[in-house]
This record gives sequence, C-alpha cells and structure tokens, in this order.
Amino acid sequence: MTDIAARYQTVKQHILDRIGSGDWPPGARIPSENELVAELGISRMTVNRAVRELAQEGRVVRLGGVGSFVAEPQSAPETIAIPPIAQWIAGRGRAHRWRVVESARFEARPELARLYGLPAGTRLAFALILHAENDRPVQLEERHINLDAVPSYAETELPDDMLARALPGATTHTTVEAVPPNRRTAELLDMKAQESCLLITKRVENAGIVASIARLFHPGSRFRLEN
Amino acid sequence: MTDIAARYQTVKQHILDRIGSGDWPPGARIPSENELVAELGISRMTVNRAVRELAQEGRVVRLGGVGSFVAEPQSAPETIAIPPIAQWIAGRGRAHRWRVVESARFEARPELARLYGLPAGTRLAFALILHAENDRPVQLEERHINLDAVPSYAETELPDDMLARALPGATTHTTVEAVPPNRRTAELLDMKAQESCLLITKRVENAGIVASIARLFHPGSRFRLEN
DNA sequence: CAGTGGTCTAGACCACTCC
DNA sequence: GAGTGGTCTAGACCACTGA
Repeated sequence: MTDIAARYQTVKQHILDRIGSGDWPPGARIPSENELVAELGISRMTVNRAVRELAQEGRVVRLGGVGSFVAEPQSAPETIAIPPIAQWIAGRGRAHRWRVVESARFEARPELARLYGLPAGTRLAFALILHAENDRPVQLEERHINLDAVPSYAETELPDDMLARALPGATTHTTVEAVPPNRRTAELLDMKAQESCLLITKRVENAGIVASIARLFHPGSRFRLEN
Repeated sequence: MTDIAARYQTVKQHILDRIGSGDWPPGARIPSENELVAELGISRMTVNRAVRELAQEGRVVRLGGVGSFVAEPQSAPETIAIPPIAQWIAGRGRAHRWRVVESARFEARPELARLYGLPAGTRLAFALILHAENDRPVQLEERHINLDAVPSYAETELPDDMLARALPGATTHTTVEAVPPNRRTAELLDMKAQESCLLITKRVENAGIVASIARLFHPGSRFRLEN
C-alpha cells in the first residue's frame, strides 16, 4: 500500500547489509533490540518486527534471554516427501493390496483421551490396516479417528482418502522416527528379528480438534523415504 | 520462551477454527481488524499480527482498503524438513558440540568407486564426526568427500557448511530409513541394546559429479523429524 | 465520506539466561 | 540483578478503497 520503504524494512535491509558485508559474520551476535533502538532512533516494536522477520526467514537466530545471532549460511531447505502409501507403492510400479486386520468403535477412556487432547468419552473408531506391495507387507497402519469430527467414516474406505475428502482444510502434523517393533507388529509386517521400524506419525487437526491420529509402521529393510 | 499460548496465537487459532468449521468458507470475508478488536477485547496490534501471519502462511488474503478473505484451500505438499544437525539442535535451544572421531584421505578402491559412480582412484576424504546436543550424542556423521570436486575441504570445518559454501548450486538426493546400528555406531551414540537408528543418507552432486556422500545415524530414542 | 489494512510509537510486564 | 527477547497496549497517522 505504501510506496516508500517501511521503517522496519529499512532496519531489515540495514542488518542484511551488515551481514553481507562481513561486518557481522555467521555466529556473531547482533546488537540487542535496545541497542538498535538507541542507534537508529526508532521504537522497539519496529526493531522487534524487523529482527523477528529475519529470524522467520532464517537469516538470524534468536535466543530469549541471550541475544540474536547471525545464522549460519543456509544449506537448501532440504525437504523430503511423505506420500500416502498407495502412491508410494504405485511409484514403484507394484500392486497395492490392503486388508483390515482389526476394527472397532468405542468411547475414549481417560488416558487415551488425554493423550489426544480430547474429552473423555469421545467416540472413536480404531482400525489396524495392513498394506502390501505385491503381497509383501510394507506398512501397518494403526489409526484412531474421532467420529465427532468425521461422522462419515466407514471401514470400507482407506482413511487417508476419506480424510482428504472430508476435511479439505485440515492441517497435518507429521513426525518420522525409528523404533523397534513390538512382537505383533513384527509378525504382521513379516520382519526378521533385530530389524528396525520406520515410524511415521500423522496427527490431523481440523478447526483445532484432533480428527485422526495414525501411526504408520514400516519394515526398515523394505521401506525408505526418498526425494 | 513462553509455554502458555500467546494472545496472537489464540487469535490465529480462533480464526483457523472458524475456517475449519466451515463458518467462514473459502472466499468469505473475515471480520475487520477493528471488529476483531471489539469482539475479542484485545488491542489492534495483536489482531494485526495474528492476521498478518495467517496471510504469510497463505491461509488468508489481505487487501488494503478492502478487507481480509479466507484463501482458497492449499494443496498440501505433505513434506517434512530435514534440517542440518546444527539447525536441528539450535531449534531445540541446546548447544551443539562436535568432534572428529576419525579422519583420513585415500584413493577410492574399485568397489567403493563403483558404489559412488566415480572412477577408481578418485581422491577421497573420509570423516567420522560425532554431534551432540548438550553433550548427549544425537548424530554420527559418516562422510566421504570427493576431493576433485571440493578441493577446498579441510577437517576443521563442518562438511555441511563447507559444501553449502563451496558448491552453492549443488543438488542433494536424500533418503530416510530405519536400520539397526552396528556395534561401533551404537557405542559412539550411547544407544541401548535393541534401540533403532534413524539413518539419513545425503548424496550431493555438482554438475553431475558426486561431490559427497554422507550417512547420518541418529539414536531412535533421541532424534525425530518433525514439521 | 467512512472503512480498511499498513505502519509506528512509547511505554509496559513477563520469562528466561548469565553472572 | 542486569540484560535479553516475547508479548501486549492504546493510542496515532497514512494510503488506499468503495459507495
């Protein structure tokens, strides 16, 4: 809306110039907000916004109670895709088969409810689904679905597809880690002793409510994320 | 720094909730800043920050002099970030310490050369680096570097930083998998028996030539990718 | 014209870290 | 305790839009 540069933009550029010129090398401490206020003669909120945006852009690291520091040069954003299992199998040119190992509906007991941040007694669906490529198991999907958030859920459909259609605006929080399998998981996934599991956890939230939590177990020897 | 929700975060969530619940469908106008100020009883700067960040995140579109509108649904790329270990540790507010466990230079024997797609006899540097957050090991970096592609390499610097600076245009191919650790890895990473390793492999190529291959081992109980 | 977002100010309180 | 960043307030002026 404004043609002339906003003051916080000027401050950002001022800091970037100092970094680019080598005055403030990576790792160096940059002046505190109060020092910049004094030096530049502007209000602290303006300085704060400038430095905060530089932090969001990864040019600066801020540590509360300590100071702000020039970030190390960015190595590329480096992301890796986490495709739905059907897509992962299709990408390898194999056939996707799946079967429901177990399925139930019940009301959340207090411990489970607390874990999911839902009121106790919330109606949940549970499904244990085994996915295979050419009859070799590659994923065990252990899924809880909040039926209040997704009343249309039915066991005849893959939860991933169903959620994408039922909750187009949902946000997904994902984690990836390595865990040893428990006995049943190892058995269902036809894993050797000693073999590790790649575990992907997906928490789907819609309107701030947890709609689904999935734990996806994969045999370490047959599943690998790639970009 | 603060564990309890900041007020602007609450406002963001409030708006996201309304969008998620369908109260405010895509394209709909959301209340003006002044309306939100009156409705929520907070200052305009706080409302402004909330809505401005939602705009940055692509959930809302703002038009000066007109109003703010719910953005059309984003096709969610479903990716997860793989930060350099220094950044991962910094993001948790811990101190990053590292030491070179082993380091060598030699010419690639045929098997290794074939594995990397390089001519036999290529000069390579090898480094085994242990990374710790607050003295607790979280990554064992096992790295080969093609000295023909990166002649400037020296052991005094982290390979990640060095590569980012020496080969700004390089492409990285990454994989993520779960493996059981071998004895030495488990020992260096201070892992319990049975514990699994999250293994990230990075192959850096510059101008079609493999410049570096890194295998990054992480203790499953202490390292997790997240978005 | 009234309403919108964009920006800025000069204070303030807090939690945290380091000494 | 002094210093840091994190947040919030209650005002303000501006450029822009649309009836």
